Amino acid sequence: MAKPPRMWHKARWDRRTVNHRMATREESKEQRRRTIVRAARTLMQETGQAGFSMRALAEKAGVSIATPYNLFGSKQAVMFAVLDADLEQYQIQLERLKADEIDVFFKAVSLATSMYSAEPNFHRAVLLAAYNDGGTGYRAMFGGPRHVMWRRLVNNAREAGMLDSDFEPNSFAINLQHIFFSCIMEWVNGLMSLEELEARGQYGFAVALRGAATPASIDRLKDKALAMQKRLKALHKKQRRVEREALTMTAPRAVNGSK
Amino acid sequence: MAKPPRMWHKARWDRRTVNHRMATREESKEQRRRTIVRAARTLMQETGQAGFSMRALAEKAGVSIATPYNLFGSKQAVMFAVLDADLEQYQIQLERLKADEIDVFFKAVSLATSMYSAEPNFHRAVLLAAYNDGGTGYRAMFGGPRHVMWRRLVNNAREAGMLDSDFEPNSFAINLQHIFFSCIMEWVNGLMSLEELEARGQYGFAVALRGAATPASIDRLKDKALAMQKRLKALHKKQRRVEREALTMTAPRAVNGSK
DNA sequence: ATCACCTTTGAAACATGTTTTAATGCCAAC
DNA sequence: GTTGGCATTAAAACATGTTTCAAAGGTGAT
Repeated sequence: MAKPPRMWHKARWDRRTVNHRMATREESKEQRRRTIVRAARTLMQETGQAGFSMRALAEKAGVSIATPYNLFGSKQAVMFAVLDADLEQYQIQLERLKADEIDVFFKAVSLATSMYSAEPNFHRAVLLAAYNDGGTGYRAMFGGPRHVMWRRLVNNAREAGMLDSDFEPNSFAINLQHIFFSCIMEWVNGLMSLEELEARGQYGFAVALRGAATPASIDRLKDKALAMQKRLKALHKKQRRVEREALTMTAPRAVNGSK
Repeated sequence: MAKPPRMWHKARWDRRTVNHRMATREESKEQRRRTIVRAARTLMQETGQAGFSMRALAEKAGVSIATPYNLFGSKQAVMFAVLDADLEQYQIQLERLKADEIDVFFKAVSLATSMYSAEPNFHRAVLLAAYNDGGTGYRAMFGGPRHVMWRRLVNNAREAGMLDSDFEPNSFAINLQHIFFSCIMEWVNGLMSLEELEARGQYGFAVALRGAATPASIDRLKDKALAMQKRLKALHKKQRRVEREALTMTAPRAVNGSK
């Protein structure tokens, strides 16, 4: 559908007349991009996915509707620019956490859910727009800096003797990303609560890690998995109770989960 | 967005005048639904996702464009009707396969990929339309008959002593679904080949199963995981070679993965 | 200062999912 | 068989992502 966007990320300065300052051409473009991303963020926060249209974004940013298309290429690309800013924050915070090579995986899940919890509607909407609409999103999810991050964590655990060194970090990291991504998508789509997202992500991680565990880590990983399993069971019991009450108290509602 | 569709699946015959034949009202509705699903399938096969519009579907099925909306509620719901027909076929074929309680997981992956391989464009398009557009799809993926199927397989393995009985089938099955679903979505979105989908799905299953393995299964699961890891490595090497050749032979292409 | 080039702009157009409306047709109960 | 109600239809309308195009504005090299 979308025409390939201009490759604005690739700095190309073949010209030899670059010595005293950056080209203001690219500079002001970058400026405008930031303006649009900032506008996109606040618009998302204010209106959520429903009220977020490219026309509204253009108006909010004070530019023509053609401009975001010139600068980003598509709505999805704008969403990714918003997400990537978040990723930096996430990684900084993750860096600061004190955790050993195994716990860091679970802390990573908790950190993500706590960030989501701070602005749930915003994150839901942005993730929905980014990943639920066209395939390019997946490349950014599994390919870019996210993959590098997870692979590093896996590698650390391996070198610390917590993971069997027969398992190589690349494939294993992708597997972890798959698990967490599906959980996030279920939350985004309203099929699980943030509590459940956290528990299910940690459960999936614990099980997968245990699949490549060494004797140094295998027991605590089973404990973690079973603890999360227990929490999930409790959450489901609670959820069923809520559903039952909702069913008896009010008129039966449509099955459709969309807002 | 979409208005809640009519709950056409719920057979409601409170009237007591039902004795000799079904109400032709519902009958012909069902008939029409089948017509539309059949038309949707062939249209998908012929044109792929690109040429598949609700207007085209209506024309192909010989009905007004309003009719699919009356009978299904949304384009996505039509796609799910197509997918559900496939699921039945899949389960029948899976049932026929001879495999022990562990191998059946890997056979299940292979069976899916081989079905996809028979009509790749069709499956890609239908999965894309079903899951990549609005949240209701996820409910069908993780909730319905698919979950029941995976849970049954997990339960079988557990009762056969292949999986630690501390792990309960429900959570574990969902975890497997998450892994496979992400892999499928990556294939659907053109980020991995069918070969890689098969290998990565089996890798993810092997690792997860090993996370809950008993001594009876733990060694073969590691072997399986490492075999898949090796295959993935080989696939990536091949892929990098292909990419390098494509890069040197042709003009540099846009990064954008979309059609 | 001037000119070539790039970018933004505004408006319109396009494609497509979805909804609405009035009219017509058909089924089932009386 | 008549009639009331539900379903289908055609057509138009709506919302929104995306593209196009000509005009206008700004920038950098000369």
